[in-house]
Amino acid sequence: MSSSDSPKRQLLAQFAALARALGHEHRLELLEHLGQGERSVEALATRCGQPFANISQHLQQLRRSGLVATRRNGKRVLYRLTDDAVPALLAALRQVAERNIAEVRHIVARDFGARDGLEPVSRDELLARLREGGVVLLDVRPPDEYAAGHLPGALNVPPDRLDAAIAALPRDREVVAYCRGPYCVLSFEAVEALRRQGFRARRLEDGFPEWKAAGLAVEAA
Amino acid sequence: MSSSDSPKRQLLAQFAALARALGHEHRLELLEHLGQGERSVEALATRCGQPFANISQHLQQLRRSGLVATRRNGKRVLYRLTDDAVPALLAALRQVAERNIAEVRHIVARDFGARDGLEPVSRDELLARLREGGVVLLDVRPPDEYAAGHLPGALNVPPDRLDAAIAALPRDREVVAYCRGPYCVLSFEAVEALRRQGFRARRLEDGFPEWKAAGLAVEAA
DNA sequence: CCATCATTCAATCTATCAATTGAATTGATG
DNA sequence: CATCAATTCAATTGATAGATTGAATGATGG
Repeated sequence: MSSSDSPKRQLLAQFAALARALGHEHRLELLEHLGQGERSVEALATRCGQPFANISQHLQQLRRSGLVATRRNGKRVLYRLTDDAVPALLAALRQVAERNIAEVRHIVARDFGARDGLEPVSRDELLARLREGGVVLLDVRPPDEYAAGHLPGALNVPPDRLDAAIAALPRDREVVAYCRGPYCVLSFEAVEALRRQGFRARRLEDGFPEWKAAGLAVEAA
Repeated sequence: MSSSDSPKRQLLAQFAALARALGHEHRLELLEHLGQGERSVEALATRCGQPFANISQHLQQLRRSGLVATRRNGKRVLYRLTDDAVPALLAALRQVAERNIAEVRHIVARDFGARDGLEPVSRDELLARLREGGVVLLDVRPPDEYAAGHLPGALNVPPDRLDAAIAALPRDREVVAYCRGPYCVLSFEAVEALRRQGFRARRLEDGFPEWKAAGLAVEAA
């Protein structure tokens, strides 16, 4: 009775299929990496520490679900997100999880608990501070991700070279570090290291993909 | 190497589990119904046309995922959404699906193609028109859903009683119909029926849950 | 305190999905 | 056109999730 009509059922089935495509750790990780920009299968497989064939399958599942698309460039096939609604969907997923799953709150509090302590800088605030000058902006992602796009004027200082780079930083300016996104620990570690060395350091509250998704300027190469 | 740290993995696993909880037709349907307000297991099972035990299991899965919560009222256990971020997540899912899955676009065009033809009224426009007066507002959901909460001043006219009710409607005023949400066909059918009878009729672009989620006034019982 | 009823649990079967392996295909480059 | 590297396909295995049934739970209301 009432409203069990077929087209609605079909739509629900499609939505469910889309949700299932998000329902795997590796695929979420892939989507997070792709949020940074285009990536080859090789790059993704290496980053996830999984065999190529395995990652390839997950990527195809994502493609069948309409979440990612591909293009060929030379020998490589490059995958990208199809749409900036995809990061928004992932953000919605994160928000619901953070607010309603006790275990997630627990993990965030335990491992990202420094969050509040490290006084995250919002995008708007960072923009204002950059206009004023007096801020050193640090991109603490690996060099290839930096090369594929980064915030204007950011210095690339991967975590393993942070100690060496610290010496060269001016001590009279505040340092703002950013990395991949809200759950990437790279910028946490960088800020902690910088503070131990006596710097005034804070972290951008979210990462590069969110900056790009907000339509703000990006510098490449 | 790089950033495969354990807490991030744990979070991704949690997010994936949450996504899987959305990955079933019945559960999405349940969430949609719960978007209207609290419901007993019995009411949900009847609406979905599924055995109680089956629905109960799905509901418990949703509860374990943190998407719904329960309270007891007399003999009934009432389920509700835990958080208004949940409808937002569902909306994000819909948006990605509508924009990127060819089959979804196809279904929407075929079965909800009348959408544009029926000139949907936005919430803001409806608010303005209601203030002016001169609009008859029709809630075409089943009576129990209407009873649990409806737009202020709306008349409840379930689809099966529409033909009888049409006679009583004033012909000099425009009629706006609404139902459960963007993919509920009830209001489409109502508007078509009204137009066949010579009424000026349009539909609210989304449904009751969205109205409520927007924090607008709701009338109960 | 007991009978009743809505809901949940437990156990089973079936179907579907993920990971793995090795082979096949594709396209670029000499 | 041949070769090589990158990617994809295909087939197998093991694991996991959904539906169904019948019984158990636990709160209510007399």
